[in-house]
This record gives sequence, C-alpha cells and structure tokens, in this order.
Amino acid sequence: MTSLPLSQQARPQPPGMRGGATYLDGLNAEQRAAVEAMDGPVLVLAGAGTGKTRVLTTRLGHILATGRARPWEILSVTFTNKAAREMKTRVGALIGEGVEGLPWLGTFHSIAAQILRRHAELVELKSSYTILDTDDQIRLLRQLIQAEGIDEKRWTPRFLAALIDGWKNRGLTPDKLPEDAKWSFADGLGQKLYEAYQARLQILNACDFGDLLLHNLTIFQNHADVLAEYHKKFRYLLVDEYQDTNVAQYLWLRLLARGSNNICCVGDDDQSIYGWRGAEVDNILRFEKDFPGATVIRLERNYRSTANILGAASGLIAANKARLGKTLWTEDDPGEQVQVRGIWDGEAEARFVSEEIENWVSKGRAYSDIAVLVRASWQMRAFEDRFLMLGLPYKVIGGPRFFERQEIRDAHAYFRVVRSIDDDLAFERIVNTPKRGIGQTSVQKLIQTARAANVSMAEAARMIVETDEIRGGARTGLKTLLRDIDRWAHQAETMRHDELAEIVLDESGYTGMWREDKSPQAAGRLDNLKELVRSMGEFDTLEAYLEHVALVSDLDTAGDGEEVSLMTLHAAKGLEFPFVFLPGWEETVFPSQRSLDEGGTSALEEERRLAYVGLTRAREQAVITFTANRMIFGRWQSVLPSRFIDELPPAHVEARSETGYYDGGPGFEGVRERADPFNSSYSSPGWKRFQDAHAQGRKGSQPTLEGKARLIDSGSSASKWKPGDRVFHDKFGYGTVKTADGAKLSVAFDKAGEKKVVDSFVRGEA
DNA sequence: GCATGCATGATTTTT
DNA sequence: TCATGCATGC
Repeated sequence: MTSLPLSQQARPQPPGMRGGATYLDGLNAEQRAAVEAMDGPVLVLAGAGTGKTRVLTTRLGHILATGRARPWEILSVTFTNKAAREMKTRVGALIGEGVEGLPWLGTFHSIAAQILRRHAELVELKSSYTILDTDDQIRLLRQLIQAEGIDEKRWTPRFLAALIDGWKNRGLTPDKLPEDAKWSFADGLGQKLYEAYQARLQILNACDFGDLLLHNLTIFQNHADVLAEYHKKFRYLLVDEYQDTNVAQYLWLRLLARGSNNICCVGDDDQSIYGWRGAEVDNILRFEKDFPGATVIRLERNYRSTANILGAASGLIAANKARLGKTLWTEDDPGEQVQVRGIWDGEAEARFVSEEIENWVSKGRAYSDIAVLVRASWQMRAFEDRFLMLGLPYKVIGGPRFFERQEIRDAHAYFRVVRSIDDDLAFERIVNTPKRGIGQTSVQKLIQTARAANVSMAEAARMIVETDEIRGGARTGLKTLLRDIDRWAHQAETMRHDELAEIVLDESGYTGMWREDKSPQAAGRLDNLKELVRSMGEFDTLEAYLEHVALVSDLDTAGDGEEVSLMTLHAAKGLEFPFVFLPGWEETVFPSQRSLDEGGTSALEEERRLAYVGLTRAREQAVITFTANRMIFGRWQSVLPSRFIDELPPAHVEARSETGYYDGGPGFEGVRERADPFNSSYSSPGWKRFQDAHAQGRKGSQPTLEGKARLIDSGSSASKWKPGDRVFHDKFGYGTVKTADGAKLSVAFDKAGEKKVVDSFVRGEA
C-alpha cells in the first residue's frame, strides 16, 4: 500500500471562495487525501459505505475550485445514468452553480456515443448512426445464421449475440479474434458471422452497445491526431465503479489517460458483481501495474452500518481469495446481530418477512426504510403475492424496463421507419404489426428481394407490390403501409414530433390493435404508449429522443415514497436501507446453480461478493432467511442452507429456527463438507440445528432424535418408508409413498399430486 | 396466413 | 411456473 500524501501545504485559493475550502471540512483524512491527490494516477479503494460518492464529487469540485481545470476539461465516467445524474446534482450543489458546463460527465456509453458521432466517418459510419437494442441485434443475427444454413436451434442467435458481446467487451474486432474463439460457434463459423454482422451494421448505419466503445478504440488507435485532440482536452479523468470496467473500457481509459496521466479511479473490488457481463475485477487488482507510480488510498471507515453488520459482511468476504483486502471499521454502536432464520418454504418465508415488516412499521418505522433483496427476480413473486394480499405497499425497483417493453419498441420502430424508411430492422418489426396479412413468406420474399437487388426492404417492397409476386391481402396491406409511411414522413417536415407520433400510432392501427386486445395487459400497454408520447414532448427533436432512449433505460426513479423496496441484489448496489431482508440463502439459489455449475471459484467468489453487497446495504438491521423447501421452475425441491450462512462469523449472528426455538448457540460455525443430503451423511452444524429445532417445533409425535438420526444416516439406502405407506406432510397433506430411495421419497399426495420429498418431513398417517 | 396446443428451458442485466 | 417457439390444422 502506498503512502497517503496528506498535502497540507497552502495552495492558492481560487477567486470567489470565501475563507478557504469549506467543502473539505468534515472529510476524514483518507477521504481528504483522495480529494487532494491531484497529480498522476490515483486509485481510491472505497469500501461499502465509506463515502465514495462524496469523495468523487468533492474531488471534482476541488479540481474546479482550485482552477486546475475548467468544467469541459474533466472527463468523468460512470456506469449508470443514475450515478451520472447524482454526480451532476451533487457537484452542482458543491460549487453552487449549474453544471451544464460539465459536458463530459456521463456514462461510458453516452460519452463514447458522443465521441463516435464526431468521428463516425473514421469507422465508415455516418454521424446519424442508430444504436440497436438487443432485440434488433438478435433478429439481425438470426437472419445471418439462416443465410448460412446453420441449425438455429443448435446455435441460437441469442448465444451468438452473447459471444459477440463478449468479444466486443474484450476489445476484439473480427480480425483480432483468437484462434479458439473462432471455433466457439457453429464449427468455426463464429468469425465469419461476426464479420457479416459488422458488415450489416455498417450498411444499416447502426451499431450496438459494444460497438460504441469498440469504435472509439479503433478511432483512437488508428488516428493519433484524434487521440491527441482528446489528450489536450481532458486534463483530469475520473472513473466511478472501476471494478466493473470491462477490457474495452479499460483500454479506452488507458488510451485517454496517456495524455495528462491524471486519472483517478474509484472502486471496490469486493463489490464487483458484473463479471458475467464482461467486467474484469482484474482491472482494479492490477491498477498499480497498469499505472506506474499510482497513489493508492483506502477508504475503510464505514459511515453506514452497525458494527455487527460490518463484522458479518467482513467475515463473509474474507473467504474470497482474489481481493486486495480492506478492513472496514466503524465507530458506530454494535447494534443488533444479523438475524438468520430457517423457514419451512418460500411461502412461509414471505409470510415471515411481511410480519417482520409490519412489526417494524408498527414501531413507527416507515415502509420506505425497508428493502427486500433477492438473488433472482423470480423470487420476487412470492413476496409480491404476499404483499398484495396484505395490501402492504411495495415497489419493485429495476424490473422490466419501460423502454424494453414490446409496445414501446414497436412504437419506436414506427418512428424510426418514418424518420428513415431504409431502417430495415425497424421496417421488418412493424411490417405486419398490427396484422396486415403480410406473413412469414411475404417477409422472407422481401428480405430476399432486398438482398438480391442490394436495396432496403422498403425499396424492395415498392418493387414487389408492382408485380404479381405477392397477391391479395398481403399486396394491398403492403401498399397501404408504404403510402402511409410516405405521408407521415411528409408530415414530419412540418409537425411537432410528439404530435406526429400520436398520429402515426393511431393511423397505423397500432393503438387500435391494443384497444381491441382482450388480454389483461392491454390497458397497461395503452397507458405506456400515452406516457411515451408525453415523454417525447420533453425532447426537442425525434433524434434527441431516440438517442436518449437508446442510452437510458430507467424512466422510473427509485422509490422515495412510503413503500417497501423489492429488488435484486444487483439492483441494490449503491443503495442503502435501515432494514434489509435477504431471503433465499440456499444452495442452488444463492449461490446460484449456474455459478456452481459453470464458473468455478471465480463465479463462486462473485456470488459471495453479491452476498457482501447485500449485507452492506443495511444500516441498522439485516435479516437473512433460508428455507428447507423451495419451488424452483414449478417443482418442489428440498434445498440446503447456503454455504454463505456457515461463513458468517458467529459472533455477529443470531440464528433461530422457524418455530421460535432459540438454538442459543454461537450461530452457524465451521466449514462444512459439501454434500448431497439424499446420498451422504450431511452434517452442517447450522443445518442440523435447523433440523432439530424444526423437528421439535412441529406438532405431532415425530421424535426429535429420529428425525436427526435419519438425516445423518441417510447415506444408507434403508428407509423408514416403503412403497404403499400412507404418510402425512405439513405442506402437501396426506399421500401414498410411490418409491423410497434412502431419504428421498416420491409420494403421490391426495391433493397436491406426486412430489419428491425428504423423508424427515413426512410422518405416519396415524 | 393465422390460431391453437404442446414441448422446452430458464435464473443476475449498469448501457 | 411461465414465456417462447415450434408444428399442426384450418
């Protein structure tokens, strides 16, 4: 660790600042060092809740206030629009004036898009290029795969999209693909398809998200003069969430930083949770090598959570090997221990959480103080069901996004076609929506004709409607559509874009289609379309609007109202709540099956970081729950408590069973052997205690010892039950045993149907 | 060309 | 469970 240069020497005060830099007051020594380390590369390792955003914004303000750079000479990049917005607001408050003058504060993608617009011709694009969404991307790839005669089911467009995305994230243009990468799709056709895809994008004057950065790289690498221009321009670089950068973003930063060498990256390796999206934790781990002479500053004083929460989180993350290592500390009260609860199943878990919520609220706390953080969105359902039933106010954060909804994309496609009739992807999307009698075969014909004549689909359609190649309804439908588009395009020259939007949606029959739709979602879709037209009015031009929606996904703001927040752990990064529920801490759920199957230790460590992120969201109290049974993909499964529960340091944890029996013990200690509960002796202390308590707590005469013994003995294939036995199960009721394999029973329940259950959860009928 | 019914497979998502 | 995509039959 490098020393902390606590520069205390007097510096020239900028004009207009009264009585010194008051904005530095209240920063601790490390924070202040991070703000004042001005020259050369700086890495700020900011643990959860250590005032990262404050440091970032103060530093920005400091650079401006000391006159080291003017607003347009600072490049500040974030990952989310939300983070960019927050920085703008906070810097504005700090320097006491509007921040309109910070043109280079934004997300990686929006800044890369700006740069690309200025130099598009250097990568054979026009500056009016469009940004494709994933939907367009996949449809384009599907066409290319079909053209190659590849089996679409074996090699899906989605898979290819993910591959190409991954290559782009690593800064790989088609010509730079390594040998093995070429073979990762359709027996060596990967590279060819990637090339074909890029060629198509160029013809369409479009690029995808990955291209925004990749094209920037190409421009910088091939045009030293352009890069030099940006070197001259950017005197300071600020990077937020550096642990989430991918290789392309890292290369981009490195190229830009070569000018001033004043790059300051802020991040936390322990909060790197986007590896599956191409983020390289390695970037932050390697910072000192990449930027020689770097100052590294650790922010370890936490201002958010109680000592118990911090202790639990720190103990957990200590199990990771690939980390720089920080020790968070606080002067706060120890507070309550982290609660760990074992619960029967997912429904009971939702019930428990809702009861606890009502409990806190009845003690005068607000719903908005509370968050429920899940690993995967399917887990939200149980909570939503429960909350709806109770009328408990809640809000899902992050869910399905406004701009990704079908009706919004369809509407956008109409606007794009009106703006430019040669936008094939948009044209294909709306050509038969609503239904105009133009089916698959007609669309295929259009594509083929277009390809053969080397014209756009709309152009091909114009040719074809004059011939007999398309008959009847399809022909008139197509004719009408072409005529309509021409008319709208004409109107666009004189009309406000939001006004025209309404006309287009109406005259095309698109709104009519949803009005006649009887499905329960139709009304909501119409509302969304209305909202869409309204939000378009906030932009001066259609172009400005489309650029905005391509790069911004969150129309809704995080809930400030009187509601419980429900979201995934990923969506929770950067947020904090007094009370946090962390349900579903079970093997195969969290850590997820996928991470267990595929990614090896690095994927597991990422899951652990996710757990760490979850815990460190809590200010006062964290409650972790796990169940014994969970419905996954519509099937009941017995599940084991997550290994992360065993990794929590006992001193900071209070563990209790569902039925309220205190186990009184020091929590769930010890390293557990990985085991299958059905086929081997499984002996997690935590699991056993849960079992014991559960057996005791249950009504009926099931002896505790027996339940315990059977669990431990379940390696033998002997079972208490045999086919034909009648049993009772707390959840499923009465049933008849079909098969018995060790502790694993298959039971045909009278009401619930055939289920697989562990024998310790059933008892005799009598 | 389109509606319907069945098989299939999935989980995190900053832009 | 649920959304998607296929084959089938009109």
